[in-house]
Amino acid sequence: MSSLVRMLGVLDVFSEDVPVWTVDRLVEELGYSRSTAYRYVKELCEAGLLAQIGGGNYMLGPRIIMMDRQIRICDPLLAAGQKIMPGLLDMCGKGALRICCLYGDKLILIHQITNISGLEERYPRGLQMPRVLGAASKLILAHLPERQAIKIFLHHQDEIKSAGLGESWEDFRANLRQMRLDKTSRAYGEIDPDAVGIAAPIFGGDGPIVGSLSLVVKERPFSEKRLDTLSDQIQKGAAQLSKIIADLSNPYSESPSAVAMAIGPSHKEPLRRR
Amino acid sequence: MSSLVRMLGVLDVFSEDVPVWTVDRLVEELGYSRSTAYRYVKELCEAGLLAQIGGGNYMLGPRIIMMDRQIRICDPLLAAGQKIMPGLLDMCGKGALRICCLYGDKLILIHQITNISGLEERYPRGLQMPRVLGAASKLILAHLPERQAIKIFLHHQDEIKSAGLGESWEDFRANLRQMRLDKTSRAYGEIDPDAVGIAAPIFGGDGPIVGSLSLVVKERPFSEKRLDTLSDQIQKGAAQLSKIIADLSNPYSESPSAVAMAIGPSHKEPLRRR
DNA sequence: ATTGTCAATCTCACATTATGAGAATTTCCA
DNA sequence: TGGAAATTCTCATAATGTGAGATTGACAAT
Repeated sequence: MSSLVRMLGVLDVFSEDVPVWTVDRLVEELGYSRSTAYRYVKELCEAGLLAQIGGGNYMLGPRIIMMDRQIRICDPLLAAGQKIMPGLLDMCGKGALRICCLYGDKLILIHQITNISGLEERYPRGLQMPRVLGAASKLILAHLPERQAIKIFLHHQDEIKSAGLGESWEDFRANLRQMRLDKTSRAYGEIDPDAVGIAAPIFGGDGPIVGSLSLVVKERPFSEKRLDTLSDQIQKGAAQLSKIIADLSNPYSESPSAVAMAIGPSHKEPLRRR
Repeated sequence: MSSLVRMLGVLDVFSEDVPVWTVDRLVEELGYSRSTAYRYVKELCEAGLLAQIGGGNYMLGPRIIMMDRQIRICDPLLAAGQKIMPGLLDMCGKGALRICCLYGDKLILIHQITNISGLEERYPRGLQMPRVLGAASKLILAHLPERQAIKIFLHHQDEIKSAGLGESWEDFRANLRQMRLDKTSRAYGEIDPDAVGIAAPIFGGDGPIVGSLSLVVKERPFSEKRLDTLSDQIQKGAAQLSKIIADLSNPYSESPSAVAMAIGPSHKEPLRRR
């Protein structure tokens, strides 16, 4: 293992459950020597990724908060979402409206608004979403290039089966195809037991899916008619978002960074040979 | 320069102005060989600190958003702030209410609420505040242990002079002392030209300052009487916050992490010998 | 299919640099 | 003014990061 990986491994142990570490406990956990652990911590502190609190205690540092700000400021999808989501939610009744975004191979909740108290805290920005469970996840799966879908199928075969997404690759593939045709996906209580999820795809300026807009409905009844109406609204909202970020990446846009950002997370897997 | 520092240097070039980089431009900017740049980028991607977008473009990655979430969830000061700030702002009229927090040697805006449109976007969570300008900054300066105050005086001497905080160390020291006695600080248009800032200190469970609560007033008139009333309210609010996080770190609290977090950012500088 | 281009990884000899035990230093608190 | 805890320093040794160039893979155009 390279020393670079070893150093970044330090960041991994800072979790929600154990957000504060002393160097001694790091040594215990990671098996590094005390010298090395101190060296890593010192360099991570200098980079701002860690910060010292109290005597000998360390936590995640200010650079992380600053970099998240940068990501937020530069994200055209977030900006577009903040513009159109409040109006959309009003039309949908009690629930929550979310944007999830693909970053490399991770699906991250990047924005949520809700009119149900307590939901904001349980699903805040930054939450990693499952890859095969829930309306947003399934929908994104459906719009992935085939190569990536295969990879995920092989990796999450069991979860895919228990989610009823298909027993075989052909099964699975057909289900994905159906979702593409439907333009939206639905999930009945897959994440939140007493809620229904509806999701629609958001595309980058040049075609590939970059994320999804999804609605979580908690207000009964879940009649087919009502869900169809909502699906339609979500789909229109997602199309609006796609259009906004596509316009940013058109040749008339002046900001090269906005262009690149609007293209969105890659649909391309890094090469990997063995 | 160690290779660890060299690798983390990659993160430094991802700025608000240039949030997207290709490996080739990284090579140009940083002077690394192409092999090395690719190796760094690959490892940073595996750690989630970078993510690939489009072909050959990279931006800051999902781990940063996830780690910011962790920081938010674990931060008792943020939680306390979200509880008491809305009510406090209602009593203060038009303006904005902020919590700034010391992380190591950086002063970061960690939460803001406002009833003026457009202010939220200009001053979002994650913004790094100046060390000597504005009510919050000056106030925190005033409550720093003397060693750190000296260090900052030596480092920011010019800014301190032009901010009218003192021509000499004795001058400066006396001004800080006065702010400590006042319990609050004020700034007239130091950051925002047509606003007045009022700040009060937030202390950790065991004494040292961890941050500040500050109010930005944009509604005239700025009469002495009104400002005195507001100062009093801010000071009470800050005291409330100090109490909440002190209670978390008392011996009856069960969560050791909450304890450590509540102690807050260190008042201690890392050792540095030359 | 075929070719050209770009992105990313691989190979390998070489030299730089990370490592860890223990000593030395600094800081903090009583 | 001690004494304990936290942190940095020293240095010989071994490990590993480095970079030029070749290679591979992906993709688009013809």
